[in-house]
Amino acid sequence: MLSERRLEVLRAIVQDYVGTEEPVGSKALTERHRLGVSPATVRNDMAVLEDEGFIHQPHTSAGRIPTDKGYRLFVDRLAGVKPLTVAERRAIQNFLDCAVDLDDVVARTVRLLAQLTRQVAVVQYPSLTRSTVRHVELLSLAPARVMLVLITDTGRVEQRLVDCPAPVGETLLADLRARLNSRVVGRRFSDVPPLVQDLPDSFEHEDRPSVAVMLSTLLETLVEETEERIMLGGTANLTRFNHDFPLTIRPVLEALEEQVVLLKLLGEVKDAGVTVRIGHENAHEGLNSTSVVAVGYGSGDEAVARLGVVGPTRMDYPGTMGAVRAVARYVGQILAES
Amino acid sequence: MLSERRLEVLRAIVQDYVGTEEPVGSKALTERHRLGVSPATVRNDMAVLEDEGFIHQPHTSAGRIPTDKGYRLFVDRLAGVKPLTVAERRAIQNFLDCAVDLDDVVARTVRLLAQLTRQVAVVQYPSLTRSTVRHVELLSLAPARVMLVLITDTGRVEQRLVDCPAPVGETLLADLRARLNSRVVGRRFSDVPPLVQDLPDSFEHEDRPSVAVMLSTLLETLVEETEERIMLGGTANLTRFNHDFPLTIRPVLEALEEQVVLLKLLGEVKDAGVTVRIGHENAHEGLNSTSVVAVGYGSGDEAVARLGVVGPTRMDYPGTMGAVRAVARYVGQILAES
DNA sequence: TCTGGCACTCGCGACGTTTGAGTGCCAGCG
DNA sequence: CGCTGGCACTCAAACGTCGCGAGTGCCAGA
Repeated sequence: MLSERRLEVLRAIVQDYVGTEEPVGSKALTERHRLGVSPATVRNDMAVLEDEGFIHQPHTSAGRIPTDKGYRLFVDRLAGVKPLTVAERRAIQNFLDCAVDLDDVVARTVRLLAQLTRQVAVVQYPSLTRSTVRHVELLSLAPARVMLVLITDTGRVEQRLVDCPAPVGETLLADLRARLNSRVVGRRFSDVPPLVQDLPDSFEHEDRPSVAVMLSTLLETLVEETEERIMLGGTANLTRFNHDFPLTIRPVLEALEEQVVLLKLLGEVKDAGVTVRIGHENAHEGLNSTSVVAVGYGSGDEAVARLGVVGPTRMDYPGTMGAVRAVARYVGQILAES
Repeated sequence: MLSERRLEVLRAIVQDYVGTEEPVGSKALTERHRLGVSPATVRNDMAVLEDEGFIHQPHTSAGRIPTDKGYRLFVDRLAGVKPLTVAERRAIQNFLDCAVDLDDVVARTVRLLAQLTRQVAVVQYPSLTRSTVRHVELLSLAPARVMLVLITDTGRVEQRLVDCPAPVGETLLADLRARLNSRVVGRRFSDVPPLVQDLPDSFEHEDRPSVAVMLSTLLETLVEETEERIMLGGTANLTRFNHDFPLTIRPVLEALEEQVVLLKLLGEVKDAGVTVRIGHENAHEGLNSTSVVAVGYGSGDEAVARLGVVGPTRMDYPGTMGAVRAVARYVGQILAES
């Protein structure tokens, strides 16, 4: 459908536009790229590209800018993923190696991504549903009050207060703790419920209500708290573009403040490879003029969470994709180690 | 120094400017406020106020706007704290009562403050230094690997991995756990170090190195992790003012991304009452055109952390102060209950 | 001490002009 | 048939001009 050269012209337009942030004309194109043809020819090609909907001119007598569809073609067929330099890789590793706990890993990852891509970074905490249980702890705080602590293999800790219908002794707690752990440690969250269903039955009649309450709190934590957490950073980078789309900043900021929106955003990420969603491909209205570059990461071969960046559709896709992919790999390594 | 009427004029200027976001002239003032004098008189008063540095005109033949000094006078002597309506109070309570854990409380508080004041909200997690220990837990993950979990009275949980020089058995762990808790539970963090210093001595010689490592990790967590956490929200509200100071948004966003800056900001808050820092009173350059309204909150009579909002110097001080104070009170209540 | 009057200032928006980058089209050439 | 140079055309942005009007400072008089 589109000749090789026309694709080349599109690539040149995208690259120039991303670099200069200004509509690019035929003359400038031939000067900055060795296309081997004259401006007139390029103009013809541009006319075709515009008919096909890949580029668009803001007004007559102005240069062309790529449309969402144009970027899509660019990302899918014209651009690779630009690997990071050795120095950058080393910087990533050094920076992430200093992290002391999960919170720290996530916080550092966000900063890193934001700095590297100069865009807004989004990092999802390792998901609970896909995690496995490392340990369940029961602590007696008061006669009828127990704190339940859940520790995941990814280092995440959730705690809940449980008010029991009757006082629970240390022996009961120790008993329950032991049985619970022997059944659920190493299991995925989703597998836990059936494994503990019959637990109350093996206890003294008088203790069963308390045990049941504790168990249901645990299940609640597993299921309900599947609610994912997300960390955001680099929002100041949005202002780099506000001379271009100043009105657009607010909806973007608003969208980014909604955990739900962010989760949906990352939820649409494919499991393998870097996912790019461009402009209107994003369901949320406020993000119609932004692109999302995201990827899953995990301690093993399977993704336990996602991370990515949000930036204007006019972004350096190869570089951004490279940075996102590289950071995800290192984070995965770090998680696997701890 | 300043006559009663001149103060009244200043108050009127501040109120009008906050309302209209436009420089206010003498005529408009006399029309909107019943000052009982003519515009000419107001002009004279304005001239004096300007000489004293309380107001300032952007350019000749424009109205006046308050200076930082003017806002300061307004806050200190002319404005009270506007209490919230009953409906607002009820909304706060309802919203906060739904919180399930500490993270949730803080997250909800941030959203609440941001919505209520329509500004950027900042909430500090209950401080560790002022907290007391509720429980210390030691979990064996591998023969020579232990997870240390620290639970505070404010519900905050910190965990650390400890690699011991030698394998540690369950008995040892149970022993240490028991002794540790009997000594430190209920103590303030700052009081803990001397209480555990001699603990290794009471263990078998071969176990002492491991015990020492675990203890030092605990102390590290107590001291080093005094590093406070902060949650931010409502940054989209910044854009409400970008037609006024568009260039100023970026430094503000940048400043808000720096945990260190935020901590300093909240660190300067007095222990009692709502603190207001106006414009250049803020040390950080990026925040020179913003005001910070903050207050301490806590479960008892003593503040364990702070919360507040950041907004343009041109803000509704009485209303903001009222909202901040009210939210702090409710959060304190919630914390005391859990 | 306050007031009304008056001349002055100056930012702002409206309007007209110019400029130039960029386009579409066409005739000619390989 | 595809590429090229030439040419007329378009139109946003930049610039200059100008009148409006809100707002001021000052002054004489009550």
